[in-house]
Formats: sequence, C-alpha cells, structure tokens
Amino acid sequence: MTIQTNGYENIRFFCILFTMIDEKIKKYIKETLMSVTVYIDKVDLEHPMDFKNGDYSTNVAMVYAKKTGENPIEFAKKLAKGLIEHKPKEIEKIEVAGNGFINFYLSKDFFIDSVKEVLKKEENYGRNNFLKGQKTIVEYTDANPFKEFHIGHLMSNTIGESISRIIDFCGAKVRRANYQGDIGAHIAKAVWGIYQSKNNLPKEGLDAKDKAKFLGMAYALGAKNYDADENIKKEIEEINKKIYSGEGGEIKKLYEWGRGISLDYFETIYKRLGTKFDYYFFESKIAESAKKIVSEYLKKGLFEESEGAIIFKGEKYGLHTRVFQNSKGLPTYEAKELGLSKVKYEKYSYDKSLIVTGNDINDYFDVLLKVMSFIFPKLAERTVHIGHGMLKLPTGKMGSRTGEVITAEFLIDQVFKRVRPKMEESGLPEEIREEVAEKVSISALKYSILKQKTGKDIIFDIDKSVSFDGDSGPYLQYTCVRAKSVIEKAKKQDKNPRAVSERKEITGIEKMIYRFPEIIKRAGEEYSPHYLAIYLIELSSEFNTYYATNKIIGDSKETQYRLAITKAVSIILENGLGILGIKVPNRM
RNA sequence: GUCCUUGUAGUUAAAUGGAUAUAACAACUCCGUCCUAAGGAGUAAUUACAGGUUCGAUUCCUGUCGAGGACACCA
Repeated sequence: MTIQTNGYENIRFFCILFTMIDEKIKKYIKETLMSVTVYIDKVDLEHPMDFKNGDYSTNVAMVYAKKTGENPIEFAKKLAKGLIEHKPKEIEKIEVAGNGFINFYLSKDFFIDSVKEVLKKEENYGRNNFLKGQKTIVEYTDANPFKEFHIGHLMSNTIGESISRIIDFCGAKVRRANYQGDIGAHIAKAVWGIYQSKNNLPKEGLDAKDKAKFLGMAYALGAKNYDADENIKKEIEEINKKIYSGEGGEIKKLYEWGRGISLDYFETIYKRLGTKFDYYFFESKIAESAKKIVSEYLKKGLFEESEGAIIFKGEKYGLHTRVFQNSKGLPTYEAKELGLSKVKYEKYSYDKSLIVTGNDINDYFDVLLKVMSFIFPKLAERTVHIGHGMLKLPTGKMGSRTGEVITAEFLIDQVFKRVRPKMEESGLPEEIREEVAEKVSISALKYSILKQKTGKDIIFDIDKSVSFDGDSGPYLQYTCVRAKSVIEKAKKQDKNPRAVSERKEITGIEKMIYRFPEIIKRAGEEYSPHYLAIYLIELSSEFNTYYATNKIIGDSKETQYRLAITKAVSIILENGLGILGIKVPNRM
C-alpha cells in the first residue's frame, strides 16, 4: 500500500491508524459480551467522576444481567473475567465495583503514548473523520442592514462560528453564510429617517462606526414617527413599496448608500470577532422566488387563502397557522426562508444545512420545516435549526423592540475597559497592551457565551458574568501562555519536551490529555461547543495543580517528560480555544 | 386559553438513566514567588413541590406551582 504524503492525506491516515481508545474499548466489550451470548448494539462507556473509579466505566453488566436472568454482580464478575482474558495492551487493570460497574484503568504506557501523539500531530491533534466530506452550510449572525448589531447577533455569531469550526475539525466541508434582511418595514423607517437629513449626511471620511451610528439614529427617528403620525406612516409605507419594486430615484440612492455603509460596518465587527463569511444572502434577492413558490403551492393546495393573505394551516400537524404571503402580496419571512433553502442549495449542494438563530423562533421553524418537507423534502431532511438562548441583562429583557438596545460593540468596550488596566499591572510592553487587551476581552465574552448549553438563556451581568479568573476565557488563555512560557524558558537551557518516562505514577493531567478527541467528536455530534469549553477548564485546572506541585524544569530525567506534558497541554489549549474562536496572545 | 422551553449551593452554570450531584464567583482559612499568583490547597452550602416507571431519576412519565417564549399578515 502506498500512501500519498501531502498533509491532508497524512491526517486521514492517522485517523485510520489510531482508532480512538473509547471506540476500541466499546468494541472489545461488545465482542466479549457476544462470547457470553449477549448481543447488544450500544455499550455505554463513561469517564467516572472520580479518577479512583478508573478511566472508563461501563454499566453493561447491570443493564443486561436481566437478559440472562443472572445476578448483576455475578454477571459483572463473569464478564470481567472474559474481558481480562483478552485485555488490550492499553488497559492496565479491570475491576468490578460493588454495585456492578466494570471499571477500566489505562496503562502508564497508554498515557505516555497519548502525550507523544499530541506532540506529533500538533495543530491537527483532535481532528477526526466522522463527518468526512460532509458538505455543510452554516447560517448564523444574520444582522440586518440599517439596524444595530446587538448582543443577540453577537451570540449567534459566537455560537455559529464555533460550531463551524467544530464540524470542520470533524472533517466536514464547511461554508459560512449570513442571511440579511435588507428589505421590509424596518428598512423603510430608516430610509425615511435618512431622507429627513439628506442634506446633512455623514462625510465620506468618517469611519464605519460613526456612519453606522447615524443610521441607528435615522432608524430611531423613523420608528418613532411611524407610530406617532398617521401621515408619516403612509410616507414610510410608500417608501417600502418603492424599495420592494426596486424603482430608481432619490429613495433608491439613499437606500443603497445606507445599505453600503451598514454592511461595511458589519465587516469591521466580523473581523474583530474572527468570522469570514463565504456567502451573503439578502432578503431582497430572495423575495421574488419566494413568491413563486408560494403561488405554485397555493395551486397545489398546500397553502390556502384567508383574509387576503396566503397561509399554511399548521393545526393539522399540531402546529400553528402561519402567514406566508401577506394581504399586500408581499412574501413574509416564512416564504423567504423557503426560497432561501433552495438558493443556498444552488450555491452549495449541501448534505447538511445548519441555521443558528435565537430560540424565540423555534416554534416557527417547526412550521417551516413541515412546509419544507412537502415542497423540498430532501432539503428539509438536511436542515437543522439550532436555537440559542437570549442574552439577558439583570434589569430585564434585551430586545430591539424594547428600545433598550445593547450593541455588541458597547458590550465589548465595557469589557475592554475592565481588562485594559490589567495590562499595566502585569508589566507588558507598551506596544502589545492594546492587542492583548483586545484578545482577552473577546475571549471573556465568547467564553461566557460558549460555556453553557446552547439553548439556554444567559443572564448577563457585565460586572459579574465576564470574570477574568476561575471559570473564564482569560483563565484558559493564561494557562496556555504560562505553559508556553515554561517551554520557551527550558529551550534556552537546551531542555526539550520528549514523551519518555520511567515513573510509574500517573498524574491527573495525564488522565485529561487523551480525552480531547472524544470531546471534539461529541461536540460535533451534538453541535454543542459547551462540552469543549468545560473540558478545557478541567484540563487547565488539572494542569495548574500539576504546575503548582511539580517543578517542571529541573535536573532529573523526568524533566523532558514534564515538558512534554506541558507542551501537550499548550497544544490542546491552543487547538481548543481556536475552535471556540478565541485567540491566544503570546504574553499576558 | 393552547403549544414549546425551563426551574440545581447566596449567585452563574455542569452532569450521554449510574457511584459521595461537578465547578466557578461571592464568604471564611491557608500558600508572598522558584518555571507568569489572571495561580494553587482547604472549609461551608444545592436537584421547586407531589406522585409514578426503574436495581438505580437532576435526567423519563403525570400533576401542581414559578419563569421565559410562540400563537395571522415583523423578522
């Protein structure tokens, strides 16, 4: 067999050679069970909470003892005996606990080999093939031109970007998409506001942020007058029609001007957050095809007419009724989303389409997917909606309708203000202070979003939630920087990492290192970055304990192994943080 | 009213049906530097309530109470 040696093939080759240890143990349990004539398709294997109960543990004996009619403990003992007979070399010891768990203890050689593997694969450590080649399009952020980029967009962006990176690590071919509402009543309000100051527009030279601020004010003005004055309401509706029809003239010019500066401004935020989109989809481009789909399926009887609108009766399927085309003949978001699924597919013939939005539209997505299952059944099967929770301030709800909008930049700036003075305290060179403070601020924010389960709301107290110690992004960065700094120092003394050890004793940090690939896989299977975030904290905590109790750079033979562990931790932290969308500074 | 989500230490969170429910923050004790103390060691503190299924329930089911969201032309 010949193996092509370009980098990519190499990674794949590794993945085939090194089956993950948990998979291997599961297979081995399954085979042993079959030898005692129990067939099962799923073996539960977990890491016990406490290291003293082994590195892996299975409950199969308790679950399946009943099938054979035996006493669980007796069955566990019998099974363990079979397991011990052809124990793989990675396993040192197998024990039956009093309640019927079978516990597996990995061998010292396994841990040393794991460290070796991390050093060998470096930035590719943790990659797997379980989504190999799967073409996946991930839609997230979805900020609307003319409106503010608020903290809801920040959440969607942070989560979507991280999920994209996770599935990329699992072998998927990922494309990032941003779907933007550049049409509709809210836009018309903003354009009306701009029209009022058309002779006093912001100057060309101003930066994107200030121009965007002007748009925010224009929108607020339009929204206020829309509600207060019947005549202005009519004017705004007129503007809306003009934008929809795309007819030329002054309105069109102002609209395009505003749309342009708004999109430029968003780019500066994406850059700051570390996202680069492959595709931008705009509502204005989707509207026509959406209308066609609706009228076609109205004829086919999927939709019905009611009070001048075209609706889908969801009640037949235990869902709600939704309007797909309003009585003015304009397609609603529902219809546009249908069109979008098709347009996306035409751009990138995806196997999977993920859509990350706030969970306030979960119910609505159920209806949409039902409708899609009739119109584009194949696309519906491939579409997964991921609803994230809302970012809430202790004072109440955060939403663009309440008027109390918190922009992403405001929040980042608030965090930055608290981080910046720490740069002086830690005596960093003048020239890198801004840059490090920026990385630390983004990390604090992103981590506090990613550490918890995606669907749940986050109560966000700027003072308390964004902490810089303990369970935080900066803690992870700090641990990584510290580890790297030790390695640098050792290098100057000609001491280098090497995964060789004579010691029999197994430390807590070794028991964490090899788990990284498993965590990536699980996070990818469930589209859940928080598994990774929590793992990285546990890893860091173990490393910091190790650091506090072991002098890493010493004169003993073990120095090279301690350095190897340190290096492995820094590699995992850098890979893991990268996947969370967090950059590690060189110093902090 | 109907449907969906949710309720875990003082606070914010974690826990593929498993072992003594795990962390961080805040509180209280310690470690003052030697490789980065944005660190480490320790103490105290939690599954809303009532039933059920199970060898075993924070997790599954039913009910009660509390919170959030969605329920026709916004997205």
